[in-house]
Amino acid sequence: MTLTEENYLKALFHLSLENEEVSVLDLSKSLNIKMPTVNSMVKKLSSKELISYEKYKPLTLTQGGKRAAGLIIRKHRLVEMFLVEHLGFGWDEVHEIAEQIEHIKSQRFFDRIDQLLDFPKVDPHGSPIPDINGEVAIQNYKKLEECLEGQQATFMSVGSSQDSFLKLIDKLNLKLGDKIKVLEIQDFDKTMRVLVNNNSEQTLSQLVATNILVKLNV
Amino acid sequence: MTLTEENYLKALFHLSLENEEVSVLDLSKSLNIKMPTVNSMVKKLSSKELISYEKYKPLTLTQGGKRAAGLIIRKHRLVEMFLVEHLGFGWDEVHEIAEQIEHIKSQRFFDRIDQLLDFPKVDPHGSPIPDINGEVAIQNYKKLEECLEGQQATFMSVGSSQDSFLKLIDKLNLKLGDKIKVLEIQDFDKTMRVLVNNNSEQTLSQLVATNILVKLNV
DNA sequence: CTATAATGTTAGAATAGTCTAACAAAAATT
DNA sequence: AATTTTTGTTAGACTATTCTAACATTATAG
Repeated sequence: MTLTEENYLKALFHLSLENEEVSVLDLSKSLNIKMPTVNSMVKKLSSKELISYEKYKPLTLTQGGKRAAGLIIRKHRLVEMFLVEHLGFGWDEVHEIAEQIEHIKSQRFFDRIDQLLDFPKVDPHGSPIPDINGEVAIQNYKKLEECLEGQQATFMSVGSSQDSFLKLIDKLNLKLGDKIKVLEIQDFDKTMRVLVNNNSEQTLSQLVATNILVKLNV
Repeated sequence: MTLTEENYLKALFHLSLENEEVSVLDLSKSLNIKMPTVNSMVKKLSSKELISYEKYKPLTLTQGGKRAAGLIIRKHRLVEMFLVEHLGFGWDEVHEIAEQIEHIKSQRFFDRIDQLLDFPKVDPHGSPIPDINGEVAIQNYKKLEECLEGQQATFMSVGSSQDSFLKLIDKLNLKLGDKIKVLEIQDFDKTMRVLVNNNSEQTLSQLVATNILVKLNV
């Protein structure tokens, strides 16, 4: 499989998680590649039985396509974890590099870093690392946005890996695993005042709160 | 610069070190790419002023081409060192992986592994790692083959990175840095009997002795 | 010093991945 | 329901890298 094909599968995989149906246009936007190009590539991947394609119908991955995509994402996330844990990169710097290293052809390479990391289950952003068969564990975290005043939750994952968002989270001194207690929600703009680790108080915009994924503490 | 262009420059660089003059045919063989293809690629690289090209004349790298090639080789050797030192790969396994990772676009990535390795000067095969300007230190090691009976030398580098050669060296229990004393040279086939680290005795064929690069001990 | 062999070059075609322009179908709007 | 907008498709062209076939030059060997 070529690097290009891998990128199409990965993009379709991600879009399928986010949306009910994925169109050629969605894929086109996500890859930043014009629709006719995507159209022909989709046909090609369909002929390889990685994508199910019917004219004018939404796109779906076949069983094999899902597995292939899962395995690429597995590599991507293992590499991200490795870059953070062993090379000292910040979680906002690793995406681009992992995007390139994920295509390396060497099973042993990825096995070694998996082992060195002691078989991690999540990447630096809290996203699940697919298993050796490309299967992704489903995480049903809540958006902090949906929490009510007085509730306490644990910061488990981020909903965006945009550089600017991650840098902001860093600046707010928030880290995965932190305890977040909702002190107050502004009625007007849904801005949240929260207490982090029973310690520092922060104010979060609704957009930020939407991208902070948490597990409610009982 | 594309991955393909990088590979042409790297190959020409290596060939230029081995031979006085490098022909299109040499490059073609080394890259396993047919002559007409090499011919046109050479013209392209010439137009980018990375290779000096004149019809029917030997190929040479320009100053810029040398630098570019040196920097790629730097990345390759840093990665090889990293794979051996931090990921526990054998020196016979790292070439192929490094061949891929060397093309990653991220200065920071290579800077980090350089730093983590404490700025190594040689790779796992004893080959020099070019500096940050792509300059390679010249190593004038002697072939063990050229040593005389009774002389003692230190194993500094290998003349071949072929898998089968490296595996053989492993099997003979030889490692870079070992002291090798020439006990006897067979007149007939130049086979050498040597003493390693004043300890184990080994017999080396001439071909093996040619690919063991040493520094004579005074 | 010619004939042959080796090496180098040109021309033209193939594939992968991309694009634009034009047309077609489906969805949304009035 | 008709019209417009959005989305999808087809056709054809372009670039990068590769190839084969044919031809040209240089080197080698009588």
